[in-house]
Amino acid sequence: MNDSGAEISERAQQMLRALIERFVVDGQPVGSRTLARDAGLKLSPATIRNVMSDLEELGFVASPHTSAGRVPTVQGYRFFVDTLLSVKPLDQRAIEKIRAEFDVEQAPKDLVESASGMLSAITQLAGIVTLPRRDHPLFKRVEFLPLSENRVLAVLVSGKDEVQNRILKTERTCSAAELQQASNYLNKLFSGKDLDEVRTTLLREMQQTRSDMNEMMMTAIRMADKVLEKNADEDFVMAGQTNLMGFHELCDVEKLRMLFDAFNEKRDILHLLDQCVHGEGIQIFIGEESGYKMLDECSMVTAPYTVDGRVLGVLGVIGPTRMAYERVIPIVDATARLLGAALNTKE
Amino acid sequence: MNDSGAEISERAQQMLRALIERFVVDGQPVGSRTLARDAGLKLSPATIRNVMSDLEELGFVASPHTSAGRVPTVQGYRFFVDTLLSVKPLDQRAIEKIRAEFDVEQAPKDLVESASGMLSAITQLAGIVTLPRRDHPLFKRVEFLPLSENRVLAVLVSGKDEVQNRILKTERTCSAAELQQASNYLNKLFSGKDLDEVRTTLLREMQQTRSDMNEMMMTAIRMADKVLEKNADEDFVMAGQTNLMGFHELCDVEKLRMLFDAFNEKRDILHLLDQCVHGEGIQIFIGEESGYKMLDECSMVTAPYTVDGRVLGVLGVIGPTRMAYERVIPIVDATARLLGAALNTKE
DNA sequence: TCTGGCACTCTGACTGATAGACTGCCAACC
DNA sequence: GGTTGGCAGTCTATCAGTCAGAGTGCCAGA
Repeated sequence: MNDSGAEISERAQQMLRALIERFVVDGQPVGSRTLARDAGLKLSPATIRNVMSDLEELGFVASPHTSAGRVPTVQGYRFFVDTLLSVKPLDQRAIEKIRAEFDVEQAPKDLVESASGMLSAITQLAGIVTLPRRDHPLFKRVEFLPLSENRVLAVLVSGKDEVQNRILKTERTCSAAELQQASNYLNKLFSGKDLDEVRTTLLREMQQTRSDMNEMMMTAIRMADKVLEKNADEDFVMAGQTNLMGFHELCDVEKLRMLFDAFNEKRDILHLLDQCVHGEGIQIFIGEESGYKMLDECSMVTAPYTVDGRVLGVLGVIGPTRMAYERVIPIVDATARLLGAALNTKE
Repeated sequence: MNDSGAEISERAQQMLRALIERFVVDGQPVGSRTLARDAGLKLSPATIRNVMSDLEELGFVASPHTSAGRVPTVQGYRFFVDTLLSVKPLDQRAIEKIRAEFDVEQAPKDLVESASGMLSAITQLAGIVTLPRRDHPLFKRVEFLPLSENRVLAVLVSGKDEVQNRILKTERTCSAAELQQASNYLNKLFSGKDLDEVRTTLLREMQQTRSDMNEMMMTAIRMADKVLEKNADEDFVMAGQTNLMGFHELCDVEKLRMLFDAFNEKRDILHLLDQCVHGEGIQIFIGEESGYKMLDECSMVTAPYTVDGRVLGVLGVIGPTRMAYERVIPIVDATARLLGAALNTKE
């Protein structure tokens, strides 16, 4: 694949842009006459045809059949978003509107849901947001509360005041004082330590000393496991999937089914999103670039969202390849920033 | 609508059954010759035609056009499920298989998800299960734990040891003793009382005495609200929605979109499920009977699930009107029982 | 009451024929 | 040399027409 950016004339680029912009709005192959009208250049259709022929040679456009107009290829879109696109940042009013939707009182999970809902509402595509992940959560404190004869409620506070509950059945009735003692012990020893470390330490200790506290410690370990595991197995939230049904390139029921199955299955999509975490800023997969069959006719525009410069997750939009990238990109970008900011107040 | 059960001959009933059974498998209008072969009666197509004509008169079948076979109407299906259907209970092996899927260790929410997944997997339709609701949850106890200078973790235990957490920011730093005192007070006063009652009592008291404890009490109220609200605004879990894309009567993208939008919107579906709670046992909505346009070509088979004879929720299956009712009904029935049983061990 | 037969109807698939929308190429023009 | 108008060629979409297949309704006879 030769990077033929230099070979392509200014005029040809302008035409490619016009062609894509036109194709994005109505999804029909674009002919030379239409383009002559649209492109803004004062050229006859015949000239346009010559240029289009060059663009086809370069692989930026293709024609479905002899007497249809031209359609942008994946390579065409790629060139478009990489070098032709001028994204104008969202105007302040639009940004404020999004910010207003983020209620800082909301829990992280709700913020994430707001974000995906907003992405889909504004772009009229499908919005997708991964849940924020915290790496290396810290052990803060644990508390054991007696509930009934032999049932104890364990409360584990970790990281940024993330709380986990678990009810455990004990073999004998523990007094409140006993439980207090157990939690005091654990808190004094581990408060502020890395949760993962706490977990292994406890495990080791349990093997050595067969103490009365084993039950409590075991529970603490299990809860720590749960926090850590929740971390590992990431998840995402989607909204507006049905918006995709409006695009006739996706109207085939088989394709739709594959797509929606992938949304439900989550695994493949997560894997794809994972690749976006590492990239800096906006990341775009066009058509087959994703490598997943069900996304062949789709594009994905993503941006990581950060708090304190640490990437907590990714959000973005899934739509047909012919989406209005110049409109979608600033929206995704702004939403990522604002979600990061909203999560920041949670500190 | 005349209940013409008496007017319809034994033979006609048998034919209606054969017609529906045939139509269910391939979705094509059924002609007289096919039926003559299928029905098991030794009759010529001509005779069948006469009977079909009667059935059409009665509104049980209809023909899409002159020279197509007959198709069952909603009324036809209704008669079929009400009087023609002989549901054979699920065999023990199948039941065991379902039971095995329910891990009694799972939380209620996970059990519900297993159930919907199983319903969709076994029937190859969409499975739906409402979350179990507890009515009139009791206040059990509340606990306040200091986290940092002016942050307190509140833990509310209600009903069957349902736990709610909330972090509150206090204006001044509260000592552990102070917090202990507050929770002791509330627990002594309200333990075992109806949560709703606790809530109103607290509200009243707060208006009368402007005490230092207001902040704690306010939090307790808010958490109670959350428990109660979670109760009111029920929710459901679905699985296998994409299975519905396989049926050509639903292949129209517009219809699919309406349907999936309704699944996401939840409100209408919830309203429908609500009607199933009151009915005893299996409840079936066929086609337009539901009263919702997006379900015009769908049927819904539901059963309430109970613990200790109290209805906690509803589960069921959504599929095209031409579903194999005699197969689906026992599955829904058994799953409801088993889910109830699995939840029972949670007591 | 059941059945075979016949006329009739409607669908779906196939076939041309035609209009419309393009392209590609060529010769002329600036 | 770049640009243009014109023209031939090509592909699609659409519409009417035909035909086989499937099914019904009705009638007369068993």
